[in-house]
Amino acid sequence: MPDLTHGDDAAAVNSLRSAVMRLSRRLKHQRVDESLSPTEMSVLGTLARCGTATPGELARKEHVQPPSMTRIVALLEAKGLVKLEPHPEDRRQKVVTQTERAEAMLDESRRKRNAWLASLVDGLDEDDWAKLREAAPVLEKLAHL
Amino acid sequence: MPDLTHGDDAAAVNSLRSAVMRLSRRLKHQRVDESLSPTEMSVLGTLARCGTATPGELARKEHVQPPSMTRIVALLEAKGLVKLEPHPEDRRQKVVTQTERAEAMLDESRRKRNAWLASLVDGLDEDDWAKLREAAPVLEKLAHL
DNA sequence: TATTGTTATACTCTATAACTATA
DNA sequence: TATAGTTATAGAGTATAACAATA
Repeated sequence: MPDLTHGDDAAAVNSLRSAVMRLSRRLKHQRVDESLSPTEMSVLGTLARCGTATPGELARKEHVQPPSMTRIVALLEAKGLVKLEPHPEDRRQKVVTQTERAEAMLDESRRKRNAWLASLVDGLDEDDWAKLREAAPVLEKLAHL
Repeated sequence: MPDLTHGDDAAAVNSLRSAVMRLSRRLKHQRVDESLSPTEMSVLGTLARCGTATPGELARKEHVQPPSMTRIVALLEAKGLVKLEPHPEDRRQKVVTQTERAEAMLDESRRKRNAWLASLVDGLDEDDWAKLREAAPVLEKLAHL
């Protein structure tokens, strides 16, 4: 509940937007796993949390159109990171599950990713890092809203 | 200075990455000014802060390759939002400045942008919003580091 | 010889529209 | 008739490589 008639809140919103866009570009560029796009990565993360999902659910969760998710899931399947099975109740749908290989890869790339973010974040003092940690779940909430 | 051997910090880093990527996708999609890409927007913001810059400086600040910035600056110039002048000391370089029209447009689209973000952020309570406000400058620092 | 910016080209990601199969 | 997913196609944005002009 920001008060956008208040200048500081408007400034914060601006700052947020600009920072998120730039950071996302750097994250995308500093891609830890060369063969995986940010969205593919995000899909694997979602599957790790939710366990299983249909392509349609994934598209909605990642805020991507269904045809894009079709492609992403196909790429992940080709890399052996997910498997597709028929839906038990509705033969139109499919069920996407992550493979053990995906889990191993997530562990591996988490290590690399943390190394990169750590080097970036080393320029922050403890206060700033604490603020980021507080805000992370809120940003996630925002991304899901 | 996160301690990445500490599980919570690693989780926070992950959460941050995922949220930033998703939010950026939504911001990109909810583009307030139809005719301006997020990076064009960001360049105008940079110029608004720095006053003036060469294409090379802008490329470095936006973490984009020089040829991409050439294209972006050309698009902005075609829209009458920046002007390019010869560099006074080095004839290889150019100086990019924003026009008055750009300033007016930034004001206009800030209003629209805030309206969208406000609607998104309305689902947050005051605590969460406070956390975001604290974190915004840190995220900016991170994006610049 | 190094640097700034540009041109030409290709790639990645995503979207829209049209289609198939199932409900 | 509506919904889940796919196929075909197009567009936006960025990158790399090769080049021009200037330092």
